[in-house]
Amino acid sequence: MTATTSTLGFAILAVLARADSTGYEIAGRMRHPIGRFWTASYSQIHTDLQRLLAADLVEYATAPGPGPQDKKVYSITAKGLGALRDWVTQPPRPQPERDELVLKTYAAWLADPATLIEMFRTALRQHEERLAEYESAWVAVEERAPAFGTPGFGNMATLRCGLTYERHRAEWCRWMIDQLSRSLEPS
Amino acid sequence: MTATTSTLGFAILAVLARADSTGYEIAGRMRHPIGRFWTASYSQIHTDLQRLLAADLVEYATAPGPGPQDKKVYSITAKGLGALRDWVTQPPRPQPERDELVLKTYAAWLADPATLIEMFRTALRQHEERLAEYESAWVAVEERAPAFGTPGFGNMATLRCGLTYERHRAEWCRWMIDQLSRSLEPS
DNA sequence: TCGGGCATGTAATACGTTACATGATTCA
DNA sequence: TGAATCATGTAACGTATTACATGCCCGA
Repeated sequence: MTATTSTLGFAILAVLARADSTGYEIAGRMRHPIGRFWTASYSQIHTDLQRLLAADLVEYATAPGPGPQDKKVYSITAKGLGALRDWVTQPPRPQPERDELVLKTYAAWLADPATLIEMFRTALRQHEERLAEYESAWVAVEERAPAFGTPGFGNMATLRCGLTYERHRAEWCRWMIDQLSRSLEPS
Repeated sequence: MTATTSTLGFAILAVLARADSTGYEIAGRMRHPIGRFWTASYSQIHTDLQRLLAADLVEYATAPGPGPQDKKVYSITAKGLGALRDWVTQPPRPQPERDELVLKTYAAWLADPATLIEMFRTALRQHEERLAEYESAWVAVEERAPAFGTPGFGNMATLRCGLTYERHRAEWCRWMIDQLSRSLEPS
């Protein structure tokens, strides 16, 4: 009868550990910046929030809000903070990887190389854009040098992951383009 | 009324484009080597195979097999091969990213650094193991230098992606361990 | 003889997305 | 006036996981 909290539940708790928020605001943070490593729609958050409420991991205060209903400002409870802390250091269980581009690559030998080059060039451009975005954010974060124990540490650490990820992706796309180009003009 | 094939459907077609297989064999390939970038259980494959059959993208020949029922050896049809070829060069639609370790990292500032170091050390070890595995496979593949137009090209290209991915992950884990260590012993 | 691999299939449940429904405020 | 943002919530659908059910053959 141990109420198991879903991963999304912990994502919500992680948001509330930083600041009290309405469901709508949580959804906003789920799009950005959390969207890079965890996604959820408002509907899903709403449902999960009810479960967290039932398990006393969050609570809310009502406030007059726009629209017909009151708005509910959620906050994390002491119990919720404890559950979140425990979860953080628990080794992540193996997740199913799903990457459409790599799956296409697996079957790429069947297709037209010139069209494939175009596809990878598009992908490369997107990764380079994101990389540039992350790199400028990195400069800003490095100056501040956020200490462990402050939310800024979480921001820096996840940004660092995004940074090396985009570098890896861009590198791979360039390699793919190079390989495919060679297959077009043999020496 | 255009029967849309799911991504898993194309994964199945990609397997059958390489060799005729039973559903059970497809499930095996879905675990390895495809499991690194696309996962599916037998149940799911079975259901999808029926849809591909209805859409004439695959066909099967019965053969006496173990167990009470005949075994069905599936193969890709000309129509299926055409659909697969078209799909390969279509730009992948943006997928939701979900990475539990990074989500934990986002909330890591709340937890105990020493325990976190342990968690990242475990992750690092796993990535290094996989990297070593991929690197030895790479040596073998580079020698053969598979040409475009052969399935070997798909193997090499996906392996290359795995290689740079594991390097990025290992690098990030080392950075995390370093950062967390600093927070333990301040100068 | 007992477990594991080969091989098929169904059913229940959980998870996630999309569409729907309501309605105030703000800004162009 | 009309779209965008803030804010709640429900319902339908589709996808994915887990458990179940059957049964042969092979090797320890």
